[in-house]
Amino acid sequence: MHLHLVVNLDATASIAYAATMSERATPSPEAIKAWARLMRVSRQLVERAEDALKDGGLPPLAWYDVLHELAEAGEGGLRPFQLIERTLFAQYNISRLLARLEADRLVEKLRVADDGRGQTIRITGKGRETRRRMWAVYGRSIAELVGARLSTSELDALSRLLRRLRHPTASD
Amino acid sequence: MHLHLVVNLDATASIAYAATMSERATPSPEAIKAWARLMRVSRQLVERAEDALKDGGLPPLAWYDVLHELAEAGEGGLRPFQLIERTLFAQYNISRLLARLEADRLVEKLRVADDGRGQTIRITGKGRETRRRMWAVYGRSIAELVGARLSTSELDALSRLLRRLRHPTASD
DNA sequence: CATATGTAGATGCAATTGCAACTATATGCG
DNA sequence: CGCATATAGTTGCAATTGCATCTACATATG
Repeated sequence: MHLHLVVNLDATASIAYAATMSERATPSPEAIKAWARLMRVSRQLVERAEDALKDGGLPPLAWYDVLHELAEAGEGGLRPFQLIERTLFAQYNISRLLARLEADRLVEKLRVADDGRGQTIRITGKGRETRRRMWAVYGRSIAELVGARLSTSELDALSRLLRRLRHPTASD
Repeated sequence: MHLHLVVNLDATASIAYAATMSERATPSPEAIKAWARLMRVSRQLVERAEDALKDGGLPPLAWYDVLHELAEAGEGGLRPFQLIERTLFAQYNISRLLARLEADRLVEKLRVADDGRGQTIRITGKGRETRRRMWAVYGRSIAELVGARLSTSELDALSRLLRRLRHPTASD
């Protein structure tokens, strides 16, 4: 992954910070720093994980996300719109990603009885196998990049803080 | 922004976690959760910020990052490779982004005397103005999305945790 | 039933990204 | 100097993304 939208501190912002948060448009220096770190770190980590998969001759992270959801869903499969809710991919992105996954026989599309517009996506055996191989690499990346750098309680603290930044979606 | 590589918990990972971190490839449940949150939240936030810029008829975040670095650099400008170090963009991405910025007269390319291969990029007046207008929107996004959701000390705590996940680069 | 509106998903096209190769200048070294 | 290698930056081409639109089916309402 080589798209990096990295942000940096705005020099002027730290000069005069006085008013309370709710009344101002300019963020506090602390907010800017946290934002900048979040942007930079998340991109570095994604890139590292993507590189690891690439080095292993495996598909990109996006494929893992979809295969993971479908594996969890089991034989019943999921509707594309449910994948959109869970993964936050854009609609057209899911549409095309599923087409690629189907072309690789990692998923199959099934007509759904009670809604003529829809389809159900089900992971195949090959898809499960691919997901397993991806997890071997991806999981190692997570262990190295995050698990090895913070203690369990620090990881919990980080999760709690990030949770507060989350925006509600249909799935979580 | 509509590319979302969202990760989710691996169901099997939480079943039997016993060995110590250093010996295993499978990450702890806490590491997986922190990773998943980081991926999900960072993408949501980027998307929100990008949407805000789009709604304001402004260029994407990537432009801000480059304009910001160039504005900080002042009249001396920066070499493209310095921008790469600071922003973490891929080399070919910077090359083309600068071409677009130059086409919009937001930056100018200057031949550099002591290295015939290189060039120096300098922000123009129009570039500074565009950066200012972008910051009005972008800064508000940061204030709303991050500044308004965590206290100053929580923001500091978040920054410190994220710092530990950072990977060394030429610039930081 | 007929029309209007909403939802599920696909797709044409332009822009961007990623990869790999390429040009051009610089530097190290015999 | 002359060649090998490294660095700075660009570019052709394929793949992916984003936008806008489009088709098809579903649901609501008179």
